[in-house]
Amino acid sequence: MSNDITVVIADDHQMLLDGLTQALDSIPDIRVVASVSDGSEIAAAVGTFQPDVLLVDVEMPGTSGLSAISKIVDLPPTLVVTMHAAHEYGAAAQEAGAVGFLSKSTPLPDLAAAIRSAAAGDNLFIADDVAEVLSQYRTPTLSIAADSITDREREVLRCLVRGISRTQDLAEELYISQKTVKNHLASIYEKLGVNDRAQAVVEAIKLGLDKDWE
Amino acid sequence: MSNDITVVIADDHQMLLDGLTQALDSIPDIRVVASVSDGSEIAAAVGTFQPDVLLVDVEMPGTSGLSAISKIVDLPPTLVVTMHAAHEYGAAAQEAGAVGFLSKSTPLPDLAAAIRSAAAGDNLFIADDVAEVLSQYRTPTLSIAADSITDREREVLRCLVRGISRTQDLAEELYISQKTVKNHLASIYEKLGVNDRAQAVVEAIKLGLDKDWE
DNA sequence: AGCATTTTGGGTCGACAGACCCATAAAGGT
DNA sequence: ACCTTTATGGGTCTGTCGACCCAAAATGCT
Repeated sequence: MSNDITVVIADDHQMLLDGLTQALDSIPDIRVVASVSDGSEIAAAVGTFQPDVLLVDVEMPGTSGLSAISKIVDLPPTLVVTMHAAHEYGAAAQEAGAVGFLSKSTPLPDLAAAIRSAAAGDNLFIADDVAEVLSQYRTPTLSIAADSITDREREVLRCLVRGISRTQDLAEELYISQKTVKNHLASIYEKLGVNDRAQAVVEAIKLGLDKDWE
Repeated sequence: MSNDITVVIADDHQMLLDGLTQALDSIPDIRVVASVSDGSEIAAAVGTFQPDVLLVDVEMPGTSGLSAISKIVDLPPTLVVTMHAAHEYGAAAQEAGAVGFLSKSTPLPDLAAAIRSAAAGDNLFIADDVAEVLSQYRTPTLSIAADSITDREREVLRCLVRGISRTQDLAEELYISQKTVKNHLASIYEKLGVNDRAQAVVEAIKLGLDKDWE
């Protein structure tokens, strides 16, 4: 049936990818035409399949889901999905070109409804959710600027997320002086818009900077 | 068909729950008899349905998935699933009574295979995975002791994970003195086996202590 | 050859965190 | 009535962190 809504799904968790594909395919008017598990494949899948709707997980290995979609030309209506509490990156998602933003705790019927809305050209941000989105307790400067993080800075972040937090331990782990660790941390703080290691951990996990980038 | 392998799934993310239910049900010899989204419902579902296999997410609101299953009497063969890099809590999962441990990045066929093995009475820990499990870079003392975290301590943790890291900000957020914040943090450090806020954030997220527990 | 970026390193200093000692009041269970 | 746990506070002190100033080498690109 050519009237189906075609969808491309991107998520690095194979279970969710398979499961969601199956679940959405079981809905009569929705058809999943491609599912990719790596941020770098999104653009190609969108180009090839020209889906009506794109469904993307924010937390992706490599380039974050957000920066990936922000680079796609002729981006189809896009829904961004997150593991963590909703509205964490509402603003960032919108900025990147998404038309909607959902938590993974959203029930399947609601997801289907969101997909239909997106396919119909609705912007879910300026619909019912607008109040909640605007009530964001903070709209960080962060967002897409996160891939200006250098390799070495990324390594520091990954150590942090592994629980190595003391300057001395980080220095030993990375074979550099404590001073250099502090310098990298200072750069990270500036780029992520945070003030200390604890906040850096939060942002790193939110942006998927802790994942192996293969 | 009464020869099907019956499965109960527990996961707080509705999408994954629905998706996985659908996906597993599409496999001929596997039947999902119940899916619950709250840790407290696991025991009831297991008692009622007596499934051949239990599939549990570690990161669950309320009591963690691990402590929930460790309390179930007549625990069926149980597979523990995690969002984060595999083998993070391998040991803890085993300790809690699980027979296997999978990342959510596991492909669906592999998951199905694991379910069949578990139903057949295999212990996946002492099978092929043993080398990897033993190569854990650290086997933390933490694990199940995490639900000794009190309500107020949990609130402190949730603030931390929201990016509120300074003592003063935490005090204002929680309407208590800075000293009390420090006291709560000290208790948290002891219970989680960590030394500072950054490590506490890491553990909190790993153990799902940042989620709303409704 | 020249410029930008990244990675490495130095120092100083104020502010803060975390470890240690402690106390009091409220709540819950026996 | 007693004890335990929890939540709330105090103080002190050492160590560390983060902000600010800086510079040298390596890398990469044009």
